[in-house]
Amino acid sequence: MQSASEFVEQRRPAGGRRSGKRDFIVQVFLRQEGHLAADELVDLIRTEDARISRATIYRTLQWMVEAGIARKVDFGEGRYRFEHSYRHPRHFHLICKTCNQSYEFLSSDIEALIEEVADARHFAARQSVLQIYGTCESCQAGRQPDRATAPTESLFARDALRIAIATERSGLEFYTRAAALTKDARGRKVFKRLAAEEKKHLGTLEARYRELLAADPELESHPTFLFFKGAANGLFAAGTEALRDGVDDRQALLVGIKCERGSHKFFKRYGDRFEESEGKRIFLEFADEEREHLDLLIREYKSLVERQKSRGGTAR
Amino acid sequence: MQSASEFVEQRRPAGGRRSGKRDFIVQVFLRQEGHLAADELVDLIRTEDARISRATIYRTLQWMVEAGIARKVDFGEGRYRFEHSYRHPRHFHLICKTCNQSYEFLSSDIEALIEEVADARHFAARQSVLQIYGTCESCQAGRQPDRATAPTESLFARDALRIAIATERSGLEFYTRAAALTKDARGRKVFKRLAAEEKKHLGTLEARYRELLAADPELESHPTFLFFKGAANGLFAAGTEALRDGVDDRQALLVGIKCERGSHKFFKRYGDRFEESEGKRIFLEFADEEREHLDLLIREYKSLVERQKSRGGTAR
DNA sequence: ATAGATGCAAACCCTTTGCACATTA
DNA sequence: TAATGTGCAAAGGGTTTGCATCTAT
Repeated sequence: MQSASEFVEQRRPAGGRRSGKRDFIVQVFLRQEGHLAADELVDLIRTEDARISRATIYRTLQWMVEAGIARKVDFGEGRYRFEHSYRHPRHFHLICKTCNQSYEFLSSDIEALIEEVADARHFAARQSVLQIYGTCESCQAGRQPDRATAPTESLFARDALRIAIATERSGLEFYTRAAALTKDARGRKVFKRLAAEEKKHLGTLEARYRELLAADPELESHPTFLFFKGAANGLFAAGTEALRDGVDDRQALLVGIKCERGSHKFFKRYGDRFEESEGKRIFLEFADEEREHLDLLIREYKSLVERQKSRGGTAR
Repeated sequence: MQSASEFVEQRRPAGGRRSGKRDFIVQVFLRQEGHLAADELVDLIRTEDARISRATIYRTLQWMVEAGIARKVDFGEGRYRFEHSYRHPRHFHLICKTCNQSYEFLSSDIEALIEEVADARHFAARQSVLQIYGTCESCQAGRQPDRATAPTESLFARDALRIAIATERSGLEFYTRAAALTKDARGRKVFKRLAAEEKKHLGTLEARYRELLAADPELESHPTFLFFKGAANGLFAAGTEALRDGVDDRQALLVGIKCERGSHKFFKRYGDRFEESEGKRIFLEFADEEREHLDLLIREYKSLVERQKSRGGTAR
């Protein structure tokens, strides 16, 4: 697991020279969780000890942004805020206009739609900003604002695991039913095999989830950070519904393909976004497994279509 | 159809008093299409004729924002821009970092997801900002940037009609097939009736679309402004697929219900967002028609479930 | 020795404000 | 005439910059 200073060293641009003050500013900045305004960082530095000029702090913030250590964000307050990117992937914001607190989230579904829109317009998207302004739960209730919880790596992993588990569960149900209802021997075998694999994955995932909770029992109480309806709530479920009155093998394979493709994409996307870490490995590992299923299903689909064709004409 | 000055009069706050300079600024501002920075408006006013102080222009911009005539937008440039809301509903932005042009779009799908996230966090959302930064098509090709086309009311209507037509087409296909395959006499009748209605709507919609194009032949060449996958690409299509191997009446009704609900919501949402206009009426009219279908389907579904129950136990 | 980092204060940009004056209901 | 709107110039905030001074390589 990468440390904060490794993270910085990795991004330190060539040709610059080291400076104690800059290092100190960076270090203080990386210790913070929220979205700091430049001024707040100045104050922090002042309380920590050092006499560092405002200009240097501004210059260092700029330096961090260029190096990819920090991101400049704009909540429409008339000044910029900065958040570091150490174990902290890009995300969207819910911004409470009452307490000025900001809450972070990610939605794979929204990101996918953003991609679609950009593609439709032939626009090369590099970065998206989504901010939802309104009133947070605590402020609506008149309570003290919750202390903002930055999405730590384990929170990120928690949500990914939840999604993975939901996906596997609904995949398992789908393949099990499909296997039971398929008449074709070969198709049945494929579905059985997939059901078995989903079951195995599910076990692994659940074990990891328990581990994660054991390491931090507070973890369950945080609100959802990572949203993904994709395979679990969507296609597998719809597919399973469709199975109630008998199944067409071709259809069932198609449903499987769609779902596996969706979840592969999901895990790949977030795996890639992670900093080097245990979590990243979990994501990519599952992305690979989904890809194997996907390939299997596609092979099987092609073979089925072939066989139907050779059996002559309108096998559908 | 409401004129620009009616639009302003409607929103003029009580208790204020009229002023020629303010009226002039507002008028110039409303003639613009893009996103003006305060400074650009100052220049515009200067070239138009008048000697109006910078302060007054700032004050008038603020006045317009408070009155709901203008919206303040922030593209992270370190200054605000302003766009008027006359026949110009809220929207999202694609912002080209190369030519600094911004392109507008709306996605009902994204808005729905934003709502879901906010609900999940018990966050009372009032306003959402979505900005996609990157490089626009022209800049990628090294061409001159396209002149930005503000989504006029007719562009908005064009896309709404396209979506409506796609929805009706896929609804028509679905209900036609469903009617052909349904064994139950009563169910068949319902599906036939719905198919007939969809066909009728489809005719109306297509006529309106032709009218719109006749009024402005350029209209077809503009890129999509309003995105909605909803019913057309999603549920009806999936439903129709599912029908290939025979149909369960209950299922078919459910698919219909989902789709009609989705498109009702879509038309309602954008109908409400429109300024008072012909377009608004089209939207709301169709929202109502979808709602009638929805009600019909729900009644039918309930009756079917009743009948199945009384026929005893596991009718599924 | 020299490119790069820092400090200080001034400059900058965009926006808001205080106050005297002009206007409108 | 009393409440609003306008102009001017100054102040405000957040941020950047010029320039002399340090300091790492």
